[in-house]
Amino acid sequence: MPELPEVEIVCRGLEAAFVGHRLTGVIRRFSQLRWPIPDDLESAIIGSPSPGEVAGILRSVQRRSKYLLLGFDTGTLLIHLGMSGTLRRLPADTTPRAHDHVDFVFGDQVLRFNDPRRFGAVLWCAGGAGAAVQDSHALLRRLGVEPFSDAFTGRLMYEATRRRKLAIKQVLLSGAIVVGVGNIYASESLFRAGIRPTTAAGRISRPRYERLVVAIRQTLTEAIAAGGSSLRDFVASTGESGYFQLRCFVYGREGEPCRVCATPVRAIRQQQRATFYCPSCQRA
DNA sequence: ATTCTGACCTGATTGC
DNA sequence: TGCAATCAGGTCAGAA
Repeated sequence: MPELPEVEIVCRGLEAAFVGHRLTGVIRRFSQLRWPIPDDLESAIIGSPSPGEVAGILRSVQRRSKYLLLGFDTGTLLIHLGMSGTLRRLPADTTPRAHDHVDFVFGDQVLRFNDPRRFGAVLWCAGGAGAAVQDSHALLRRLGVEPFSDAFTGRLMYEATRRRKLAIKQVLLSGAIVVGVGNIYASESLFRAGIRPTTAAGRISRPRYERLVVAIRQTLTEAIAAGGSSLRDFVASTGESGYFQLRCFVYGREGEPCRVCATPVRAIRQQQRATFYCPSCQRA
């Protein structure tokens, strides 16, 4: 399952493979994901073209947080991969396998959504293209800033967390201030910034937030460069396995020596999620 | 308003 | 070997 770097890689893959291509059909095999996949998605996307008009061209692919936004003339297809979702590009006659819930057919190619755990989502947002969706859709409206945007600054983190008692790790995961920092990269970023994950967000100084912002951007950038993935079953939209494990400083390394100071890495749980840190490098 | 808990699911791994 | 418990990269809805 994908964190932001994986979704970013998928986004780029989709753009390269499908933008400018014409969607010719939608095959929905199973609709019970986090929310039901809408009925008649196919006619919603293709619309009712006048004779001779070419309809269903994919115009754009964007990412907002971990949502993929596929722009058509008629509206925006919103895809979230949840914990276990994958998108693959396959020849249209490829026999579907378990958990292949929906196909987006583009002529002789198909974009196939597979999601065993079904935490993912496929939704349709009619009308307003591009930016309008981001302001109007309930799922996107209240998201924090993008980590690579100019709006993501130490000052923002500092001001948004005054009087907050929640642990910084949980603030990062919540996505209310900045999006796209998932469970692995939250631990990794906090390590790089030398901040203990349990520290109350409101007690962290502005200079330390400046460091954290740099650390988050570095961590995500490196993960994207590494091919984006840390997950076992991630498959890029081109079809080849995107499996690539970014070398983690702390995540998944309980008891192993810190790569900086050799102190054993510690594992704890915060709101039922695993957190890893170095008790020596991250003292507060 | 903020924080916490439960819920949604399958599949891989761990432990008895 | 078999079976149950635990855990997994997300995030929403509703309760405290």
